[in-house]
Amino acid sequence: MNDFLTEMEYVGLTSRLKRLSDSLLYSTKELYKSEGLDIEPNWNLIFILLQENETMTITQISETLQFSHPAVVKIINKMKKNGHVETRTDTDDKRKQILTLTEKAHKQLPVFEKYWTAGRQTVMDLLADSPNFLEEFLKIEEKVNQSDYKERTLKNLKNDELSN
Amino acid sequence: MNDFLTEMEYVGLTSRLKRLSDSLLYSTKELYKSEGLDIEPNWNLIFILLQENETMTITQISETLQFSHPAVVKIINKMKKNGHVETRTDTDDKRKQILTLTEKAHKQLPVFEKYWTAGRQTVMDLLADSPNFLEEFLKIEEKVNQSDYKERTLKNLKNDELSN
DNA sequence: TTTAATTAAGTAACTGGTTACGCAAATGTA
DNA sequence: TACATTTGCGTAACCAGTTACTTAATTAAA
Repeated sequence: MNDFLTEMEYVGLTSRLKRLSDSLLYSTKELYKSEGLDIEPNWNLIFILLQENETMTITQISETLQFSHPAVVKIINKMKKNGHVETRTDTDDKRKQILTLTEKAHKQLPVFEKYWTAGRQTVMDLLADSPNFLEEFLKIEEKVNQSDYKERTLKNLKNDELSN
Repeated sequence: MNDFLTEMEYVGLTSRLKRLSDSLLYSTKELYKSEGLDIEPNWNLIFILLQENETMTITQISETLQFSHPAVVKIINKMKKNGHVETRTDTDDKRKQILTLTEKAHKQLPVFEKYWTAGRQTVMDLLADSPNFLEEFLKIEEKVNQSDYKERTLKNLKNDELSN
């Protein structure tokens, strides 16, 4: 392959993460488009959540997915426009938007699920020769959650200065 | 931690890749901003390439990094505006833009390098408990390069249909 | 030698995220 | 009970990528 970013080892990793993440994202969009499916990447997560929980709010979803709430607002707006989600204002707390799947969504679910199952299989195939990947990826996430890139790097900088 | 995407295993992985990639990206931007450095994430890669190669074109860089060429155009335009890169048109082939680091860039490099070294150390720390990560991540990249998400998923779909 | 095909790079429009900000509703407190 | 604080969510502006298209220059082919 002879990939420059790979040769850079630790220095190239963050760009490679983005490169792979983007590649999967765009490939997924293309798949749905080419198959004429009226859905987007990530919507499967919302579908799953709203099946499991019947009703949820924007904030609940954003906390569950650990996305920012504006990100969830955008996804939900698109899903509303496509008629897969409907909202009503909570009568007890009028700030809250209660989200539910529509009739149409439930009707189309079996078709979508065929694609999501095949996609899940794809990820399994991609990980087949990387038996430790999920476990080790989780460790990285946990470390970043505990202290992020900026914090760690500033600390490293300070240590470097002290040792000079 | 109890993260929904983690619980979803294979289904949540692509979103987790994006989440981590974004987290690193924004944290890096914040670091540079808070330290008053006039650089952005990824510029280190351009600096390294232009130090190694003296001169390069947009296309050469985009092929080396495996980014789209408009992405490189954008990065280079910013670096030009900041006075770190200058361009001249190739006299032999007037379509080509020859890129070089400026005087200013060379002068500031030692400062930047302090931060990049610390950042590299951060990635090493993050990977410390994940000894197989780089190797297994590479395998995934290679597989995706060989056949992308869409292709693989379509194939899985067809197999699923056959077995019914 | 003219013409067709390819290549380099710039631009436009879009994507799925982010942070920052504002407003209205609910909650806590003096 | 009045007022300050917090919460939910919507919007705006931005960010680093992408694809699709255009134009100009070069190269290949008739």
